[in-house]
Amino acid sequence: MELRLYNTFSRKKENFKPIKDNQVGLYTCGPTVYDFSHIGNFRTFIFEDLLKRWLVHLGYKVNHIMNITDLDDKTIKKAKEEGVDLKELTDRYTSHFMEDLKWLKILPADNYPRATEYIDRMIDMIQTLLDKNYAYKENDGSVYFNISSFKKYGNLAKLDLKGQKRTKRINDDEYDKDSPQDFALWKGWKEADGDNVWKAPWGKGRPGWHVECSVMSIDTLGENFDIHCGGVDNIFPHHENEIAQSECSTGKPFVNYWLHSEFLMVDGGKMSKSLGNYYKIEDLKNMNFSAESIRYQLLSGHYRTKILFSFNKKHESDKIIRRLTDFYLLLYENKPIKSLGKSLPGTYLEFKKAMNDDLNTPRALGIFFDWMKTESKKIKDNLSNTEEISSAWNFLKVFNSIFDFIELNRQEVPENIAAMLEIRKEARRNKDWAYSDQIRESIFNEGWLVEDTPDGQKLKKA
RNA sequence: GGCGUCGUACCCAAGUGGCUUAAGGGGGCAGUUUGCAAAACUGUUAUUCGCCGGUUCGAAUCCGGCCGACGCCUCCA
Repeated sequence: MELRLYNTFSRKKENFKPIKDNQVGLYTCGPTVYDFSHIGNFRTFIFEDLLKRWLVHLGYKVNHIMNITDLDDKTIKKAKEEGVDLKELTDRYTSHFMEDLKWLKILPADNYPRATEYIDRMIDMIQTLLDKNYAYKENDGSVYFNISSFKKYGNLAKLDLKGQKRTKRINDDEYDKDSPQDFALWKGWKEADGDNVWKAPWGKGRPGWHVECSVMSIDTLGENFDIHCGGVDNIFPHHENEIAQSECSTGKPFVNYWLHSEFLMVDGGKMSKSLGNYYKIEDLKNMNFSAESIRYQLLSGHYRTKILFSFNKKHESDKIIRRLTDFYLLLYENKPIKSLGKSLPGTYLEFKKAMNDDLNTPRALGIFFDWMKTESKKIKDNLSNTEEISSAWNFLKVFNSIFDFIELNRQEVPENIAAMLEIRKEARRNKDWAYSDQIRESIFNEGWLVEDTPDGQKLKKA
């Protein structure tokens, strides 16, 4: 029952074997900080978070690196539009990004290298590629990678570039290159770059986007490391180019497992900034989404299938989160004996099997919910002994360490709501149902749900 | 034009040759409970897996054709 992961490179599920026993080097392509990230971007980050949490659960020590692209065409363009320094712009969106990660309960990476901090090393890599004749200079000071010099070019994306159609983008390419599909390692200075310029032996300019990730990943994880993740749109050209640069400069295989998550869709197609059909985290907060509810929506579909993000599913995810949290409280109230150790119910093995099968979250969730239903009933009917409750508690803890769906921090009840509850309690004692219902309505309008249980009133976030 | 993914109930979504006359969730309907609700619980909601044909003792699962959706082919998670 080993962990199997779908490797984009082989297009197959492969048994996962790290380079060093019990350690995993994980590189995940981070955001370009020229604007807020949208929920489509976060689908990928939540998938990567899930992968990391599962690896940790299996006992691996994970070294997780997520880069911050703070230097590229888009960041420069945006800073210029706003009339601010590049650093001011990228610092601003980096901090927004960090806040969003935290709000979504995505565990922090071990390191967030920024492109601007690695320019010397990028220059070194480009120089190496020039020395080895994998790259060439052009008159404007740019340096390009000659894709015909690397015969494995196209192996990741499974593209045969010779048979490709010349797309509009290639025809519109304004750079002077030997072959239109060669990509820039270094972009010679242009007026639009302003003072975002660095000096290299072959001329002034700035690094191309692809070389940034090659350098940062090699520098932080080594020339050959375990896992590199990103969205499917990064397969080509970004990751293809990374492989070319990295393997040609080091002479070693670059990454052992390439994992890519599919797109998040909205009606009409993929969510993207250029189409304008996207939601920022702030938009979702305004729609009253909780982080847990969003996590459920993004994880209840397998990471390699397209999922449709829709407000219509909010009810479904909200309800699941409530059921899970109720189950958590039920177990908590039944005082599991933690000292009984780490025993887990048999269902855990099925759950583990599903997760080990390329992180099959839909199946794993089905297994868990099925178990939760019967377990919950047993406890309510007092048919469960402390040992069983204890192992149920352990399983729930494991489950939550992977999915983080439970709302542990149910907010403090505001004073005015607490006061209304007291009045309602009195009204109920007097069997003044009309008044009682009226208060319930008022409390609901304040965003809280009152439930009358045998133990009295219970309050939940609506 | 090249490459690739997908099509399972009202919706989301597993299952990829027999354990399945198809998990799980949401919604609907009926019931238990409740002052009424809510929550919870019980029952019910696909003899069928886009369509057509083939292979097989046996197919949602394999093969072929067709239809449809989506993605990539140097902005993109």
